[in-house]
Amino acid sequence: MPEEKNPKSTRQKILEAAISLFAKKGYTGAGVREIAKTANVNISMISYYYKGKVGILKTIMEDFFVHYFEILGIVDDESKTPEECVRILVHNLVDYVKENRELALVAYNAIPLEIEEIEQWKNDKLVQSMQKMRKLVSRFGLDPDDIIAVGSIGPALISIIFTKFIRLPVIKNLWDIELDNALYERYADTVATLFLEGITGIASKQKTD
Amino acid sequence: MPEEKNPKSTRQKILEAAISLFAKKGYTGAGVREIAKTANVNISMISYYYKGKVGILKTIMEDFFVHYFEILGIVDDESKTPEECVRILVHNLVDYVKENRELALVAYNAIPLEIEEIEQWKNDKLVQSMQKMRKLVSRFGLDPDDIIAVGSIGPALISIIFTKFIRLPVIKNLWDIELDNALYERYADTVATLFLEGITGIASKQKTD
Amino acid sequence: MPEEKNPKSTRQKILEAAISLFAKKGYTGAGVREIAKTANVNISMISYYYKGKVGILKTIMEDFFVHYFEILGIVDDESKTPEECVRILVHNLVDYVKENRELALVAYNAIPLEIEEIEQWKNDKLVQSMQKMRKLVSRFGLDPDDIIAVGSIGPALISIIFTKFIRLPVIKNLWDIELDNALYERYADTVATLFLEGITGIASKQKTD
Amino acid sequence: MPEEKNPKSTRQKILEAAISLFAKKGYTGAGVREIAKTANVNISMISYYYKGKVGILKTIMEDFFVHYFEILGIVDDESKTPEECVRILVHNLVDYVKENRELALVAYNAIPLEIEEIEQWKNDKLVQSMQKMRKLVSRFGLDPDDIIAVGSIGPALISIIFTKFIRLPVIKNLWDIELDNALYERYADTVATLFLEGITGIASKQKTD
DNA sequence: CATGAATGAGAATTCATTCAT
DNA sequence: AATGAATGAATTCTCATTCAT
Repeated sequence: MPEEKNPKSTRQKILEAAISLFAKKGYTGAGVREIAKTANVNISMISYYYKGKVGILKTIMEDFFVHYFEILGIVDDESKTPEECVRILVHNLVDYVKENRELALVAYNAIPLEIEEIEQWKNDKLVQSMQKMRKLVSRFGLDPDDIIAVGSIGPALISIIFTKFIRLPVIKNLWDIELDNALYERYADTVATLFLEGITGIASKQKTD
Repeated sequence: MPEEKNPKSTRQKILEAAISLFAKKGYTGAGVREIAKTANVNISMISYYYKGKVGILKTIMEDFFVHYFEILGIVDDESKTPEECVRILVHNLVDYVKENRELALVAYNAIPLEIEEIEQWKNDKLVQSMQKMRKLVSRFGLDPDDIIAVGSIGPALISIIFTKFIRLPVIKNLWDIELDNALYERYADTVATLFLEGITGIASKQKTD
Repeated sequence: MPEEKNPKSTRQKILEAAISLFAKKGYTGAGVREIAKTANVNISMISYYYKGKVGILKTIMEDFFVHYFEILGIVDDESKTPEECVRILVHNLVDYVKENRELALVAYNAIPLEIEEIEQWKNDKLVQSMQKMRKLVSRFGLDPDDIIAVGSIGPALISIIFTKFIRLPVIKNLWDIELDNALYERYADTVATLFLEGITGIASKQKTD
Repeated sequence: MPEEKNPKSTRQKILEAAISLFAKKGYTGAGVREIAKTANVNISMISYYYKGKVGILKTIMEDFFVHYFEILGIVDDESKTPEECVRILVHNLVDYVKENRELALVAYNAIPLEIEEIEQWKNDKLVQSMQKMRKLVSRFGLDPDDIIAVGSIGPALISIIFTKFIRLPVIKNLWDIELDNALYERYADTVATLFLEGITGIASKQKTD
């Protein structure tokens, strides 16, 4: 992990501090002064580098969506079976969120928030995301205009993965364990299985209706 | 709901305004002044009735958890098959969240937030919740000490349902439809099926390992 | 101690709570809500009985000054020697403050406060007090127009006694003892001696100048 | 006092305004808005420089206690007779309070107040002070474990001086005079004499008991 | 690039008082 | 007499941002 090449740049220190604090307290709950202090950086630097607090959030969300859509791209890979797509999708998503837990949570949790400056942009991303999901479920033979199936199953997959990481502190607290890579592997497998069996069941049921 | 006669009580007006605003902007994002104004109530009344902003959130979350655990209680009903339990659980949960969408979202979204005053209380609730989930999955023949299965599948079910409602505005925006009761019924069925097929698949896989 | 004859009157409960809280936190530092709560009384009763917060303070100060001037009256008793006057004065004052510690402190400490409603009245009382003191020291042969002597020695006597009681908590804390009547007797004697020896010394010095 | 160049610093302006207002209205009686306005300074600067209202009080009291203990240090000077010590002590204290009347009064009057944030610190200072006083009276041959003597005489000396300055406005009002340095000199002499004659009297009485 | 002071609006809470019942 | 709800101003403190250096 090339975490520290040179003395970490001010810009980067701000971003990391903000991610951590946003994750803990929510976007509105964390203040710029606190961020600056945590980052050990002068408070004005936030405006300087990010043009204000929303600028940081925007940066975080852009970063997130870039990777998110990269991972979602597998859906369009016609050379793979739908099952393969799902397994790869889940594994890559778990990998990404595992490595970028706080950033991902900040972005994911900020989604339902009403923040004027990024509202339109955010909605565009959500529409794109939903379209990918639509495509995914349709590859399982589900009717892409079935809003129940498409609007539920897609988001369900995503939410399962994210909720897991949102609840991580609670789970760790309950079982007092540290999750290693092998466990994450098994977790991704479990989720993929849950989803694949589930979607198959739904598809067969849909046909009988 | 015999909560209100007709000149709606100040206490109630505050609560409703707060739920609505918290749902839109998050707990930290909505201010007491705004709440008081929306409720058409003097700002001091918030402290008077709820001892401060957190007091409202606490009230909301208490209300939520009371109903949530009531619904989760079905898990302990040994006279029903696990499949029946899940179907009832999902239907009741969908019903509840449908009728109390904003309240449920506020409570659900506040869960990962670090809010000192209710941190301990909140953790207790989460532990209780997790234990119910453990019981549920164990009734499907899954090992209750398998943290991957228990810690993932249970929360998954819950998160699927809530995310659906969190994303409702987006979905409505995309498809431009109004969900009626029949659709909610189908939605609950779909989720239950997804989950039941999924868990069965996982259980059978666990045995082969 | 006839502390509770009938259920103590609301009026009285308010007064006692206020005295205690004013003593600890100062007049502005203690709030009416706190007073009402401590007195276990409805908050409106404060306005009802005392026409507001200042009303309580005024009552306290009036009570204090009535007793204070009663005790100071000994100064005018020509049938007693100045020494006797001082010893009686000190004893009576110590007795009074001992039995009404908090009330006396509230009145004494509230003196430099700027509270419009009672400013003039308070000043009148202080002038009266000063004049008594002037008379007292003049009976020891001191020049009553010597503002240094009169303006210093008189207040000194009073301040010695009050400061003692103001510092009581600190002293108790330091020595961890409970003061009984015998100790208060000795204390009064000590102060009287200090003062008498002191004033005699000053008088003889004044003459040599 | 090389504290200020010429465009008086914001920090300093706040402090001076606060001292003046605290002196007039008491700590709780003066508000931060009023202080900021008086200092002609933005209200946020109070938190910025002093971390809140108590921060100002703490600064004031720290300043006070530093000088106070400096002056009290004379007590430990074994090269001087106890009488000399008292005379120097009184003179220096009078000088200090004369030059820093409001600051000294604020600190002195805040001593009996219950202010959570500085309670422990304050108590430490009072214990130190009492120990100095103990040493002082013991040098006059008084038993340092005699709580009446130590706990009364020491504080008495201090209270005499401070009360004088607290009452200054009243005295000026009564006699309509301005006190010059010569008068302050005489005042210090008078207090020292009062105290020395008094303590001698007590000491000789203590022996006969 | 970085600093620290400064701004002014806004945060939540508490204030003493009043009113209808 | 007593209650509890309500008021509106005032409380302290924090907010994100800006600016001159």
